Amino acid sequence: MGRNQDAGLATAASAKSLAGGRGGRGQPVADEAIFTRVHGAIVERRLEPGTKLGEEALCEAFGVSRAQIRRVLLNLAHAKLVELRPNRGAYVAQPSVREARHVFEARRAVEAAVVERAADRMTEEMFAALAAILREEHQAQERGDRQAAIRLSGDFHLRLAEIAGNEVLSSFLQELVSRSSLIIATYGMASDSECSHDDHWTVARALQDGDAAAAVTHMKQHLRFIEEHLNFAAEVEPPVDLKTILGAPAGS
Amino acid sequence: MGRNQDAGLATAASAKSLAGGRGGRGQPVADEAIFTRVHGAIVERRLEPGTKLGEEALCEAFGVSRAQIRRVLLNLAHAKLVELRPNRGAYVAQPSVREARHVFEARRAVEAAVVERAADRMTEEMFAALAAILREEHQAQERGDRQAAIRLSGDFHLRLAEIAGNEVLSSFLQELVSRSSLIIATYGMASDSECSHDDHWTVARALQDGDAAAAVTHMKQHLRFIEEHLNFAAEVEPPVDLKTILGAPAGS
DNA sequence: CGATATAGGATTGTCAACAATTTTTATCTC
DNA sequence: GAGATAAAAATTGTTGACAATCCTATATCG
Repeated sequence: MGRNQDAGLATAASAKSLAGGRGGRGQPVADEAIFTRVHGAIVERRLEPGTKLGEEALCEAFGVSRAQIRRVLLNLAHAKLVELRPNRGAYVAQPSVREARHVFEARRAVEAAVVERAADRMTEEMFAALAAILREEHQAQERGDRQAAIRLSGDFHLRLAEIAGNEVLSSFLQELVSRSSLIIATYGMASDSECSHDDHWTVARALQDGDAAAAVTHMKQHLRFIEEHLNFAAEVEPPVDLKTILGAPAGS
Repeated sequence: MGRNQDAGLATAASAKSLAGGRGGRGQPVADEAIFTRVHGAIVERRLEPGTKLGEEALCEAFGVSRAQIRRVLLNLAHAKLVELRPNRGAYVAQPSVREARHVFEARRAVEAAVVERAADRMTEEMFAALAAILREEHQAQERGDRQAAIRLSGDFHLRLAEIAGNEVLSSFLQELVSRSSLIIATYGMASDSECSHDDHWTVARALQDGDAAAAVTHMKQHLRFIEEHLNFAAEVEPPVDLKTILGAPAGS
């Protein structure tokens, strides 16, 4: 298998990237646990877009049956983090430019609503929890821990949705935040979450002041800023399979 | 269980409700086709909330294997139209009051964004297509075809999302519209889509005039009107299983 | 009579072998 | 050597049997 060059993309998933600290061979784990691990690995970018997720490999990594892995892959596909190509396996999704734009536009809509409601419901304790996340995020950035920084940046947004108290919006945002991470992995941004840290504080402060309008504005600006700093020139169009296309003329 | 009274809830799914006109026994159909059929049956309220969807029954209805049915049920659960209770089967979901409120709040957020964008992109042809849907909806209501009226009312909202041109918002709205139908099935509204018909025209006209602000306002009013006319007093709380709860004390 | 325990039947969950497809490797021709 | 052809290996998709769980009906006891 595998030109072993490893130019940095689309290599096969190694068990180590997924199964976590303890070597694979553990007792059977629940679907949810496996989902969370793979989800985490993708969102924290230990698995690059395009990476093949072979069923056998995943079975060994987690020590479970193929049926279970298959279910998890179906769920990941539903979360738009994995693309299932019939008869040829599961791959970490490679969002298109179009998809990326739609995700960020949707985020502006969803997070505007979230922030508006969060402004009303914010209490001292909630703000303290938010601030704690932001401090942790800052520390992670300082010490160069990219994975933690990504996770905490996402946590900030998701916590706002939690404060807003709407589970539907929360679940939408969960999907959008995860997909955003994949988008940023695909379309660059050198120091992605770094630039956003101050924005986060701006939003948080507006919320503390109960200034919903300002919070909404800052959130929208924040999201637009990220989108505008993506490098969409680098779209890796799926190299259309000429053999398949030309092999079946329109007639038959 | 099985009080055969059939007060109108939670009866078992009959094959006829699902397999459509032709008697079940057809050639193997794709997952998507089965999904669409069950989805349609739920949204058009031929399957009441709480109805059990037995695997064997579905297999016979569609003439496919259990594995395939299981996959479809997983997808329906993901769409929040079906609830999977471990070891005891799949049931048409019974949204809680809380869930219902969240769905409508999310709709206001998503559809406000949709309408705003749709106002910019609306062309003559698009408006004509919208108007056609509304006329069909009106006719369906006139002739008392509730199922068609439900479908067309949903189509109006989904078509707006299509016009807005954002696939992410479209998929969110698709979920929300379907869930709304289930919510209305659960919490009443005598003539649900009837009252909304005029609202639809009001929104459409504002969009034709390119008046985004008015369209947003009318859409939000429309959605709030529906929510406020639901009968939340009738919540059928899941009768908590005392045996299970008390049978396992915190210790063991 | 009501409640609890038990056995039987039905339903869901899981696994391993089999079939179908794709990818790789090897071979042959120009 | 480039390209095409065909066998071999590897991977995905499906099926059917088995195990585990739950529901119902019957029997037993207070």
